[in-house]
Amino acid sequence: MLNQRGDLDKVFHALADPSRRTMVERLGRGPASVSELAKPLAMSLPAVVQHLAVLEASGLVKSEKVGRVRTCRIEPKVLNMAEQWITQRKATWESRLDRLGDFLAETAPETESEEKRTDT
Amino acid sequence: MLNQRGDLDKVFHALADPSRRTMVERLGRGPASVSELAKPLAMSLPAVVQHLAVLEASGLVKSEKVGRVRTCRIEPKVLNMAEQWITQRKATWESRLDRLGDFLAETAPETESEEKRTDT
DNA sequence: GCGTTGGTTAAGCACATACTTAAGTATTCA
DNA sequence: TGAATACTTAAGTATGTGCTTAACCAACGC
Repeated sequence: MLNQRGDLDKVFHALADPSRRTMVERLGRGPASVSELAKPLAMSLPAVVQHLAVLEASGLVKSEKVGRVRTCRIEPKVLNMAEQWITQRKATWESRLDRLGDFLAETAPETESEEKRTDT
Repeated sequence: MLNQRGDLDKVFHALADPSRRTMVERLGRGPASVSELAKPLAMSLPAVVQHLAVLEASGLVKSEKVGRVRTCRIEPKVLNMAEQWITQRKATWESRLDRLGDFLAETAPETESEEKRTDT
């Protein structure tokens, strides 16, 4: 099984850095070596390797070394997990607004724009 | 205009913490005061306020103080932005696999399983 | 007015991040 | 064999994060 909480922590944290997102974007277009990933980034190779480690720890990226080159590829399952969390948030939020709309339509069809419902 | 890069940094970073995700989940079900948000979290109020500050900085949450209670509500636009980034990654990745599949089908119809197709 | 409620500010601490440079280790190629 | 390539490891540093406690302030409620 997959530990939702900790996994989401790692995925969102991995995506919270622009260099790492650049790497993920690059890998979306196909596998790449470490130095290919490094090319567009204005930092040392070791720094890139550290970012890669974060991406691998999150499960977003897998890599394999053949000869002296390490080839990295994206792992979309984890990306789906993050997407699902967001989608679910949106779903509950939207259904709440729907229910609120229904409620307003039912009880007070003339009072249109009432949103300040700190109901509790 | 909205600065994609920095905004995404902030949103993903905001979502990378389980306490903050709990707060967002709660707010998805409707507006809440600071102490309501704090209730399920095993930490001091100031800590919660700091998390709230991160959420507000990301644009995910807005709040307004009336009397002595601050009421927080979710701001779904930013959530959409994060979702879109992920969706776009998935899209390019999938279209790449499609093109790869076409290529393999065209050039070498007998060599089937070249790219483990875990296609979700 | 005076205590209680709801939140805010400030300071401090432990630990994590995001880099750096320097020095390694394997491979590959001429 | 020996230089170049592609990382890898280690160590150091500056800055950021996630909490804490203590003290404070501004509404209510009576």
